[in-house]
Amino acid sequence: MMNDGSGTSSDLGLLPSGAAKRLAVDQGASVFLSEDPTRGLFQVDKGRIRLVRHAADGRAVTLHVARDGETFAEASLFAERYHCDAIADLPSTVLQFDKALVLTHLAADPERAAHWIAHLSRQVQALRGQVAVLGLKSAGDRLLAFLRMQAGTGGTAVIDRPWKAIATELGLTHEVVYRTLAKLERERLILRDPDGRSIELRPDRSRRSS
Amino acid sequence: MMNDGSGTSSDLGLLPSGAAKRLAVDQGASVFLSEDPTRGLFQVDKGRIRLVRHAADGRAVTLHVARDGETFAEASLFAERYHCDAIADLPSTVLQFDKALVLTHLAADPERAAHWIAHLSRQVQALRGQVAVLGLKSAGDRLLAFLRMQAGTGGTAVIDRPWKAIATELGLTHEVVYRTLAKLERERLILRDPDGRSIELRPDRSRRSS
DNA sequence: TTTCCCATATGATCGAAATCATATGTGGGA
DNA sequence: TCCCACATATGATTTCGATCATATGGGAAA
Repeated sequence: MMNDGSGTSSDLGLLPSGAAKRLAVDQGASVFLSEDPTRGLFQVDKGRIRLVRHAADGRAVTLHVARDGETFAEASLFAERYHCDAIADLPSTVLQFDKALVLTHLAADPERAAHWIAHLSRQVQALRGQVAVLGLKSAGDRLLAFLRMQAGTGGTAVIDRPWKAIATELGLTHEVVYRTLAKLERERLILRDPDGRSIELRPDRSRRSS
Repeated sequence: MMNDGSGTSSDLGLLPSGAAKRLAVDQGASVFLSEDPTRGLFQVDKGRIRLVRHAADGRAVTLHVARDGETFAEASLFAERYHCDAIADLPSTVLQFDKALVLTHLAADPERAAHWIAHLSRQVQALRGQVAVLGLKSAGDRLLAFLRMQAGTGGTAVIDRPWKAIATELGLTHEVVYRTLAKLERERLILRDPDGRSIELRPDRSRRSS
């Protein structure tokens, strides 16, 4: 297995261990470009890969930003050519899963296919959740929806990354997030642990959501 | 096949034709509830199904709203129990794809599995695009990004549904969409066909996107 | 034909989030 | 040890989208 321990990728089970090729990509360099024949799909090991489409009016549209552990270009398995550029925002390493090899293994190994279907299903679920949160208009609603999702069935949301990153995911600025957290706490809707890494949701009487 | 022609669903190829069960769901009634043993996944034939999770603080969070032709609860194939409620916003009919049957057919038929993987991959792609658009802060940027996606490689975006629906997808009110369209046209960034169903993107000099 | 609903469209006002500024604490690296 | 970078935090001001109001035209239904 080529993985030397420096990466963060989780095993997708898409191919036999070690069959993925590891590529280093300089900042600003491309993993693939639009119209290139599809070579396969990828997983970010470390770094950040931006998927960009060039529109007819000359402007670029970002379709996705893939971070550590995320897969991208999954649909290329079923296309002849890529339909966007994949550019490294940072110096990155990516794992390449060869298209023909993957298709062969998926066809031959139903369990592998099932794992991949499960992986994609979870992606769809998570993305729909994010879209739902972004559909809420007020910062308070978005933050509460996010915290409720984090908390799951329990009453406590654990915060595992900087609020700045969460602010971006919620489509808000970090200033608004800090302010809104303070406001929600003043209103007794949440209770922040002193360490700031866990938040208790308190039953509300009055507000409505979604 | 039970489909009597009244529905709008496209064939998913998940099961042999006719193996899906058609269910009628009254407005406000549930297709399934949280903690129910998973029976399978679903496709909206006609109507609108809302996926809702109940948080610990007693509030409800909408995870997704599935419309005509869309699938939902895909991940239930790999779970013992549902993790949210599926409630009909409108009187609806849905197709139920039995879990055990689907898993059997996916395992036995690699081509079927490949089709399903392709379907999920396209979903992921589309949702990531929507998230990227919702990540833009200004109405103008969102609208232009949307139009560029519609246009693809060509210079003309075809509008196939009411602007009100598009406004919702973009996380904007329809008023802002109409105003922004007018502004973009005044600025010569777009050119609306008189019939209002197609929009030409004009090369810009000055603005940057994404 | 007449009516009604809805998409399209635009104006006025308000409020919430973005922006710009600034401060503190903390952890890591030189 | 001393910085420096960054997360956290809050204040002041501005801007832009939400909201409410109103108008018109077209298509479906009565």
